[in-house]
Amino acid sequence: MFVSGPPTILHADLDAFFASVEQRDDGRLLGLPVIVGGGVVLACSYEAKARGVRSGMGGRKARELCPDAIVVSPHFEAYVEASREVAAIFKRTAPVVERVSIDEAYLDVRGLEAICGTAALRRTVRGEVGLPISVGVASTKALAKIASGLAKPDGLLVVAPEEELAFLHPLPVERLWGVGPATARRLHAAGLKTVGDIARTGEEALMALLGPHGGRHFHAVAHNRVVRPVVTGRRRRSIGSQRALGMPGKRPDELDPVLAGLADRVTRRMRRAGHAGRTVVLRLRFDDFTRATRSRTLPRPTCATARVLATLRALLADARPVIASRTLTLVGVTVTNLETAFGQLVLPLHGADGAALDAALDEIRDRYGTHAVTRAALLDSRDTLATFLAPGE
DNA sequence: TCTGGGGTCCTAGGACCC
DNA sequence: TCTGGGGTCCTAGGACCC
Repeated sequence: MFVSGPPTILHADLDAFFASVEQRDDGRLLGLPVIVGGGVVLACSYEAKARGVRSGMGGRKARELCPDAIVVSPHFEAYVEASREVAAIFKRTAPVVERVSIDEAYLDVRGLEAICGTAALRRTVRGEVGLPISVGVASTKALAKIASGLAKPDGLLVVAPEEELAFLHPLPVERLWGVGPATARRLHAAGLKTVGDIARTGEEALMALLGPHGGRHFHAVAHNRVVRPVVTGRRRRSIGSQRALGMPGKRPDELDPVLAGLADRVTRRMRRAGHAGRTVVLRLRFDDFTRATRSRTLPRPTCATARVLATLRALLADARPVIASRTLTLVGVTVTNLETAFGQLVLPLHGADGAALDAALDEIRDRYGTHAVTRAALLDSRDTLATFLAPGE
């Protein structure tokens, strides 16, 4: 029989993050309904939430619900900076910190006095960064995340080990991370409304309902048996960029500048981060919100703009039949199968000279699209080369 | 809920290899 | 010549999250 451990995992989540930063930076917004973003609500203050505004909602709908809302455009640099400051506080608080997005993180608080450590954490974030943050503490990540959600806004919820199942089981299935509209529909169709309902269902039946992986996973979650550790520094697996096309939808032959812009943006970011990738994915979305993707895996990783662009053009040609009768509304590119450029690049150069060096130089230019690298720089040292290609952060 | 931009993970079929 | 079972990679699509 499984026995829960002590509450050692803390989930910290900044409240209405973008909107809170805007309110902090412009005192006139305090206490008012604030919407960040124009066409779509990126974030909204609790005053706007009270009126039914939600993030992801269309801007028109949001203004209908809340005509007196103040709409501000996002200031991403400010969000990134605030996120960094908060992360620094996390690192002072706990040895192991897992940042899951710009506004949330898990902390392994084993060995800390969970409750007073947590109170201090929230006070520090408020005092030093000027932002409200909610915290949940439990023995597992899944439960800590639910707890922080229920603690919002600006709250704290610690779930004692002996209360975990009693806390978890009455919740609607939608509270579980990974249960979205489609999974909720399937569960409801089978008469499962609460997490307790899932827990009382056999694993076999759940696997039949949600597939082998989903069934096993949610069965374990419902018994609070998923004990994934807090891990620091996960490496990124893909990097992408997309652009909504203005109405009316563009014809395929008008897309080339868009592809070029995407290839440029994404490869620039890859080079700055020291990444190269082997698989290029072209993403398309149509006016009826259906989607299509085309992908190509290259023999070698690249972050060269020209190579990615050429691949995108070929993929677009592949997709012509799919596009033919429909109206495109969005084009995107994702590069996956990432590797870090750094190690791959430097290794083959070791001890190279003459023809081997020229070959390496060609390879680098081809793979990484860098024209800043010279023969002299290559000869110079590993470190010099690193300055051209090392991760920006 | 009529929709932006950035991601992660899973599934399933086909190709290919042993 | 017919055939099994297993593994890996690639492609396309789907679901979900912030």
